[in-house]
Amino acid sequence: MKIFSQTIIRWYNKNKRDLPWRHTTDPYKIWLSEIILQQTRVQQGMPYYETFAKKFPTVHHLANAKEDAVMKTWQGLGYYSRARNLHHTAKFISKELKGKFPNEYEAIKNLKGIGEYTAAAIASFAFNKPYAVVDGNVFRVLSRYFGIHSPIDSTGGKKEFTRRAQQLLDKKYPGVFNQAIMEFGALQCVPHNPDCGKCPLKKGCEALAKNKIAELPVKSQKTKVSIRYFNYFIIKKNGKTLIKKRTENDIWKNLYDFPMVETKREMKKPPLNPLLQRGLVGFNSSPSGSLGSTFKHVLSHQIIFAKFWEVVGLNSNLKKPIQRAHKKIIYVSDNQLYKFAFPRLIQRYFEEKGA
DNA sequence: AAGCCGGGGTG
DNA sequence: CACCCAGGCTT
Repeated sequence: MKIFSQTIIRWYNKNKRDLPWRHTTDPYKIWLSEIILQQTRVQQGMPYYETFAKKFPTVHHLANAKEDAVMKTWQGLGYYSRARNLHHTAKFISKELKGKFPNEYEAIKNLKGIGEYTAAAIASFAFNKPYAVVDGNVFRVLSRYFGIHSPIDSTGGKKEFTRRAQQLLDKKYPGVFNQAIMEFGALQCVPHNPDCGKCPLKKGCEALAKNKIAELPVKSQKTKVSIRYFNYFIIKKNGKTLIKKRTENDIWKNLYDFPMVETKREMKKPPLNPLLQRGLVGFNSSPSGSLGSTFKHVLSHQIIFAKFWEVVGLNSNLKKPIQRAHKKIIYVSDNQLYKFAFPRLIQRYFEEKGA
């Protein structure tokens, strides 16, 4: 299928965007950009790439940073395991590999946070090795052009698309071809109402001929959304606020929020008893909480109804054993809060409070 | 193989 | 509102 590859590359040379990571062959910078761009639009990831590249110009800078600092820089981008794995792999490359980025596909793919797509991207962009990328753009372009109805979220479907992409790959210029097919999917063969009239591949496009552009690609499973109710407690003492690191395996791992009680239903009054039973802070006379703010926070797979209760009447001394056991519960001065990484929901609370 | 993990843009 | 985005890890 030489026509396909040539047409894609010709289109790319004429229509490509000027993106910062296309000006380098430094595998560190390419890796950085690819992790940031996983499940993330170019426009959303761009400012984060610029910040990371400036703040951590080499893998050693990133490796020597505190994880909290990496998380803070990642704050707001989502899928925070990417940031944790990024930091883990930076330390591995810096210390175990003495800063030398692996240049073989298998070695690249064995790094934490790097799967088939990212390994192929780095191998082809940084080392010009012939591995075809298969991302959301490639699924869409190939499914339409070749009329492939295999579900893209099935194991068999993924293998089929990977095989097709690998066949089409221009083995002399794998990096350019990979960039080209993704850019084509992002700008021309877009998910909704593509302008097929000006498509350079309209002649051989199976989906266009059979009027199936809108049904392709096929996805089999629908994401089911769960509803959760978070009751946050704002506990202050001497101008400091109690915050807590989320270390459990749940959303926002290793980010910070407030002491919290999750309930099955919406609460009209603050569920203070579970908080006190937890023994986080001492019990004074008659603690009470008044409703500060409420938010509906929407994630792709969860809808969180959050209430922020401002608590008074607690003896807000941290109990010693808890304080020692995990330093994840801490009092922080209001003017130091900006140093911690918070999920967007908590940021929204701060914004409403005018902080 | 299925479930989990964010936040924002778009029609 | 539903769907998608330069996906990967865990179970």
